[in-house]
Amino acid sequence: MQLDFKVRQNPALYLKDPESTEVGKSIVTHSIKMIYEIGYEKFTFKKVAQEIPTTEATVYRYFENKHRLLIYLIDLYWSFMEFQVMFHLNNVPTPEEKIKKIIDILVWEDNVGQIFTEFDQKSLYYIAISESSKTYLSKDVDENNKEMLFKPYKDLCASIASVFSEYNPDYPYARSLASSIIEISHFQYFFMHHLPRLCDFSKNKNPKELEAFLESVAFNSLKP
Amino acid sequence: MQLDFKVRQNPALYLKDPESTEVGKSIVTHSIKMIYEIGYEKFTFKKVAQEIPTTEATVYRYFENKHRLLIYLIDLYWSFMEFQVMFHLNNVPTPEEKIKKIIDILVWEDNVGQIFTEFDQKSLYYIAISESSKTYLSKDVDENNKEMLFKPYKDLCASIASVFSEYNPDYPYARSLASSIIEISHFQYFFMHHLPRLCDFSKNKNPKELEAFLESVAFNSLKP
DNA sequence: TCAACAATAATAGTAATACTATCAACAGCA
DNA sequence: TGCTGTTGATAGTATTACTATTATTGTTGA
Repeated sequence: MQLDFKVRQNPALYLKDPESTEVGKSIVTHSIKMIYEIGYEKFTFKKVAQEIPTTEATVYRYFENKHRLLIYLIDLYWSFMEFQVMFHLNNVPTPEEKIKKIIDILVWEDNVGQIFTEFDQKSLYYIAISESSKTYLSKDVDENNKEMLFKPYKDLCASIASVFSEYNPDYPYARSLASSIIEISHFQYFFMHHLPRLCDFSKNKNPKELEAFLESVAFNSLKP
Repeated sequence: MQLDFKVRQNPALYLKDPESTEVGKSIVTHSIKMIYEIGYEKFTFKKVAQEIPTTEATVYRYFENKHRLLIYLIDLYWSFMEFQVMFHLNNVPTPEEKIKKIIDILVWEDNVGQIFTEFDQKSLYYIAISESSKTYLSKDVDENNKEMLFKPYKDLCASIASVFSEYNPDYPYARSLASSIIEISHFQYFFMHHLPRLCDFSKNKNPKELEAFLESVAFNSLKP
């Protein structure tokens, strides 16, 4: 049996639904590939268009600008993450095991995923690490937030926070701890590979060590 | 008595030392003011030049590009933070009190600082929150890192980590915890004001609550 | 079957951005 | 006085981020 992942994205993210046509889907998959390769700053609509190939104007018909496209991709990531959390927490009996599983999902390893997606999951994971904070670290945050563009992130955060509260109902910072664990997982992974002196995992570059750190932060904070 | 803060910045950050001339100093202070107001994305050399007023080419004589200028400003921030940590930890007897003091410094409140700077400290703090991660979240990280452009951040991180190790010499993640505390302090402050559902402090927007969260994460993690 | 119409893509622009290259002024020194 | 070197001003260029217009295709009803 094959599990397919598909999300209904916020229509405010696009001008024309990229899922509705082949070109649209191409724009999404090629953008992921290209931002992964050259980074968000050097990524342009003209370059993806040439890669597909189609025209710049066609890309503009689907997405208002490259920032919206980035939010579209990152929302795809958050939704995919929440899907995975939902899927893997099924039948997990204790909140302790759930938390361990969540952390395992948050930190990428070359594990064979059972879930099929049209996009490359590893590329999207790396994009999320390097570019996700750029979606909200802009002067348009409040405006974007009103349009609910960050809902998938909030939903994932709420899901994780609810497991924290299940583990310890009296813990007062469940949501802050959830967003912190998510963000730490990203930038510690980045530090591990690029700025080793800012972390303690650069000797072995083993994601398992990062997971151990995240578990220690989570469980020590939550301990009643 | 007045305490003046001045740093010797990494010469790789500039083409001509902005501290050496009045125009140079103007570029720095006006850039801080302007990035605070309109954000890094909308900030251009032409705009600062008009504000000062001088010419675009003059700004380019001091800084290679706006990314280097941003690193210059953020390094100023990290150095200033470390200076404050050094200064305020003087004569603090226990590592526990030191950690509390560090967290107090990391989270901004409208406290009157005793240290004089040419730049506006509050603006620089807000820039650090929104823009600091953009200095390293780029495809040039490794190259920039080789040039030691992130040394001030690493130094601050090391200083904080050493206090953690003083508190508990057996704790294996001192540096990761230090960088995590720094980053958490930034984005939780940001969430508090812009994405309230991602944290637990938005009701009162009281920095003291954020400090309490940071203390709980730090001390629970470090507990022997 | 085919004209009318709408939807989509392709072409050709424009304004702003991120730089570069050249030129002019003047300051210090022999 | 004239040489030199540094600073700042002027004027450019390539790229980016978008817009407006034109061409093409596909669909529908007489």
